[in-house]
This record gives sequence, structure tokens and C-alpha cells, in this order.
Amino acid sequence: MPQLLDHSHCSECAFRSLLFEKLTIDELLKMDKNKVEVLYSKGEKIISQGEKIKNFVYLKKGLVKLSKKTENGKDHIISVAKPKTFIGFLTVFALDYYQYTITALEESILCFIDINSLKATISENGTFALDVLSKISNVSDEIINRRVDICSKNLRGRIAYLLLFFSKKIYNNNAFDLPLTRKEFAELIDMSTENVIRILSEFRKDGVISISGAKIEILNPESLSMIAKFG
Amino acid sequence: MPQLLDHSHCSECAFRSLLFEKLTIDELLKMDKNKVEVLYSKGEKIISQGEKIKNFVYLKKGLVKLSKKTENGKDHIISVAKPKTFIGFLTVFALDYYQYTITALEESILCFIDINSLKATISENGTFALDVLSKISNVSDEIINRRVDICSKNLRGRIAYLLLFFSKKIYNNNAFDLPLTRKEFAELIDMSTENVIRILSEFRKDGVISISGAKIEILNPESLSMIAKFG
DNA sequence: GACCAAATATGATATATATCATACGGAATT
DNA sequence: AATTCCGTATGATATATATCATATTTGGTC
Repeated sequence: MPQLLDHSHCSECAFRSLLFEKLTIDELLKMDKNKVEVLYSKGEKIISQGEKIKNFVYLKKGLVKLSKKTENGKDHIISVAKPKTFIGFLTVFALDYYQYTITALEESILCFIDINSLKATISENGTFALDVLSKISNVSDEIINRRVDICSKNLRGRIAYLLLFFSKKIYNNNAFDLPLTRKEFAELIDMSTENVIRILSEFRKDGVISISGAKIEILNPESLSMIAKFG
Repeated sequence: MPQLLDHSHCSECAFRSLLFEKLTIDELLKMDKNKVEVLYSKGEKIISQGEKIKNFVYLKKGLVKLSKKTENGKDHIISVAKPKTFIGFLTVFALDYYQYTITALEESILCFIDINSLKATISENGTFALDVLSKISNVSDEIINRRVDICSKNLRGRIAYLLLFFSKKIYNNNAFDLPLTRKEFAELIDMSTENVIRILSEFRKDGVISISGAKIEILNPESLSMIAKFG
């Protein structure tokens, strides 16, 4: 079950600089009153597709996935996000209902900020507004670019690309625990689960990576980069 | 060659309500001083990938495509946009250089607004800032959703989906001139040119559409919708 | 520890898609 | 009018990918 955490103060938040550095102390205090912080354990659903948007959601700690059901009923993972990547920006300023489901991939702390109070602050503080604009642009651009990249590659290229994504963008390490099952991995890059498993095995046999369960280590990043680029 | 048009006034612009309805007359006058309007004919390049961002670009009339080169050197079309869809929003608030190339698919009129003066207006007018935020969210969301949709379909489904997109979202008509060559069509949905041609022919033989050159008419929208949904 | 369900793994086969080859028509150029 | 180039078109073939079948392992639960 999600756990409501003790009330902490925005002005003392270690993550303040990520989003709220342009706010005054008064504005931060107002923000304080309209937010709650919640702890989710691995696998718990944070937000459901179709739910009414009441909050701007901010990932403070952990890792989440953003997914949606396609027209033909299949699950599709749009993106994986760690703190600082502001996945909560998507949709909330445009629509009234969430288009995506957000699920915790690791133990995560989420900060729920009342959307109306955030909007009020945006309209009162121009510098903050520009800051939010630039961040929302960034998030969207990255997601779009990643999707275009993935679509233009063959299966081996997609797997290599995604392994490098986790290594470089999420964990900053050649060794990491893959936070997704092979099935989820497949849903993220539009391929069959069997082929994800098969190609990971190939990479292992070729000595490019080592695998034991969820533990993955990239042994030959250069080779993996080449595969990601040219298939 | 692109043609500079006579200077028109934002306050009298028929498109004012699309983006600038929240601005005061004074703000509109200021905007006037920092914009130019340019006419491009079909096929002309409007903005090149890598160019320094100086303006916010606004499509007043016509149709454009947004494309980029992928890592392995292939061209890829991200999106096609008509007036009101604000393609210029992408990137400009996040980065200093355009990530995409914008090209006119039909004769088009573009409005170039100095990006710094637009930013100044955003930071001074909170209601306008929220309006811009909501619109930029919308553009990004639609592009992301369309890409996810396309990726999850087989080739027949993709072609059907894209034909319906042009019919419903761009031309509001079952009959239209396809503004893309078959090759560009392929670049938009990640498939080979030959298969685009082949599948269009199949649809024609099945009586779902009629084709003569660029002229396309959707004869059986229901059937095409089914193909788009289930392949 | 026994049991079950789910995840991982691998091979065989069917299917979807890309590639190669070739041809035809139209538009621009000479 | 002949030539070239490009877009469209279609068939034959090769390749990539999905699907189906079947083990094996893993993690959770009683």
C-alpha cells in the first residue's frame, strides 16, 4: 500500500533546485500547503490512465514507467523516468484526464502538488513560467527523439540502444539491475518477448554483455554502440 | 525563393485567436514590431536542422513537414502539420538549435516571431503563459500518441491509419491530394517505399480507396478504420 | 520443503517485411 | 523527338520477425 509520508517543507527539499529554484520563499510556503508526499513500493500503480487530473506529479526518488493501452488492447510503455526527468509534465497542462498509467519500477517517492495552485504560481511568476516551459519542452523532445530512434532500428539495434539508455541515462554504470521484465522490455520497443530474450542471449554468447537474472553488465560498450547505430 | 510579405498587423490577424487571444492590444503591438511574414512555395525548406533558433515559427497557411536525419543517415519524418497545430513549439523553449528540418509541403505562409520578445511576453503575462503551456503540451502529446500508435501496427494498419489521419485531421474530406510522395509516406511510418506502393495498390484492388497519382479518395472509411485498428 | 504461477529460455515453423530486379509513364532537358 | 531521371508499379526472392511448442528456472506462498 502507498504510504503517506511525514510532511516535509519544499523550502528544505533537496530537489528544490530542479524545478522550484525560481520561486520565492512565500511561493514555496504556499506550495507546501498544497502538496503531499507518498511512498510507493515496486510494482505499485501510481496513476491510472483515464483518472481525473488533480495533481502535478513529481518523482523525488526511484524509477517509474509510463504506459498506455493501445487501440487493439496491447500494453505499451512510452517511457521510463528517473528523478529530474519530470515525467509528470506530460498531459497535465493540456487535458483533464491522464492519458497514461504511471507505475513504480523501484521503491519511489512521489510528490503530489495541487495542479491549480501550481497553475496559479505559473501565472504569477513569469520567470518560473518560462522555466516550466523549457522543462516541459525538454521532456517531450527527448521522448519523441527516443521513439523516432527506436522505430528506425532493427531488433538487435533496439535492444542495444535500450541497454545503453539504461546504462548511461538511468544508472550511469555499465552494471545495473534491469528494472523491467523481458515482457516489459518488449512493450517498450515494440517487439515480441521471445525475441527480446533470444537477442539478449545472443549478446551474452557474443560476449557483449553478461546476464544473470535481472543483473546486466555491459562488457563491450563500443560494440554495443555499433549495434545500436547500424543494427 | 521565399517571399517577404507586406507587413500585416497582429491585432487584425485572423489567426490571432489561436494563440494570442490572451494578449492585450499593447502586447500585440509590441509583437507586431518583432515579426515577419514569409511565403514559401511547395518543396522549399523553411528551417534546417542544426540552425540557431532565433524565432518562434508559426504556420499561418499551408502544410509543412517536420523531419530529421537519424543516426544511420536516413531521413525520417516526425510529423505533418497544418495551421493551428503549432509545430513551431517543439524545441524552441528548450534548446538553442533546431533539431528538425521544416519543409513546405504546399504553398505556405509562415510567421516568424522573435523568440526573445515572445519569451518576454510570456514572463509578463501569466494567463498567456498558461495558454502557451497548454498548447505546447497538446502538440507534444499528439505527436507522441501518433508515434506510439504507428509503432504498434503492422504495415497495412499503418497505411490505413495514415490515410485516415490525412482525411480526418488535415483535409476533413474523404478525397484529397496526398501531399507526400510514396517515399516520404514511407519515411513517416518506417517502412520501405515499395511496400507503401504495394499496399496502396491492394487497398485500391479491394475497393477501399481509389488512387490516381496523388489524388486519393477513401471509398470505405469503416473498412479502413478496421484495418487501422487490427491490421 | 512442496507447490504453483510466472518468467526465462530455446528450437521449429509460419508470416511479414525488405530487398533486388525490372518495367512503365511522365516531366524536365537537350 | 530523343534522352535522362524520378516516381510509380509489380513480381521474385531473401531476410527479419512473430508465433507456437516445450523445457527450465525463479519467486512467492502455503
